[in-house]
Amino acid sequence: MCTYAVVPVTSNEQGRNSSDCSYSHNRSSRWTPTPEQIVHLEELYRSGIKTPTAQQIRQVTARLRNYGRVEGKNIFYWFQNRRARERQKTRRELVSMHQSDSKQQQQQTLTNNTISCLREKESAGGII
Amino acid sequence: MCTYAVVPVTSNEQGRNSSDCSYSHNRSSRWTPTPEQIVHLEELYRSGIKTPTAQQIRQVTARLRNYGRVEGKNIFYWFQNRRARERQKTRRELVSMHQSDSKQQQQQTLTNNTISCLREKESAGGII
DNA sequence: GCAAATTAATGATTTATTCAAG
DNA sequence: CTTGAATAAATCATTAATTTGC
Repeated sequence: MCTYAVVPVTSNEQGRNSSDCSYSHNRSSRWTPTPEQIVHLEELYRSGIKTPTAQQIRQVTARLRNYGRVEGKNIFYWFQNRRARERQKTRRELVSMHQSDSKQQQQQTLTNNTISCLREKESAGGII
Repeated sequence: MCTYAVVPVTSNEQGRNSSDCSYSHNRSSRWTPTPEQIVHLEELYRSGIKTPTAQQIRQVTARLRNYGRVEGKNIFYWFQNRRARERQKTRRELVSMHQSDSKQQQQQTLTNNTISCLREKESAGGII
């Protein structure tokens, strides 16, 4: 879709001696996780870490640095995208038809009176 | 004031063939919303209806009946539970926020501010 | 086999929400 | 009513897969 010429929009990669980026060339503008890093992250995610805390992010970052270059924000973004795309996938499965309807919403101002009134009404008449 | 007429459950529920409008088996004692109904309700919620009025409940109920069996009290309870779930989620977020105090460090559960802090820190460190 | 062209994945940003503290 | 804190949804942009013509 995004048909672009490969444009070097890179911001600050010019003068630096690209020394020891173990996995990918550090001229790339974005982090590309190594297979080991991905495996590690997936395992953490599957084992229950969905939204890591700051401390967890630091730990994971330190751990994954053994496999290649990585920073805290990469980990944060990874988990964020992981959650989002899992939800997306789950949701795509159940959305099928979508019928436009009049979403006329009036003044909201729900009052507790209304709620309690409703509940009384419901419970009064609503015993199935 | 709050004259909410309980949606008449009588006519097309009992008179009709029960397998006609069945999503899950009607023998279940409680309502199980269909995916379409959930999508519809979520959209209403997201578009601003958090605590529907009696009239809104009637409208929504009538609308959702196209997708399966549903009653007014189901809609009312759904919105009530939806709000409660949202609050629960926010509370969990607050808890996880408090378990790491070092917000002065780089990564927190990064907000936009924190991200920009990270970016500054990075470029500062990147240029030797 | 091999690159150029195209498509699919996915990292990174921006925008719109939420609840509740002030 | 306004604002703080923190996303999650939506979107943008770049990299990897793959398709295609030679």
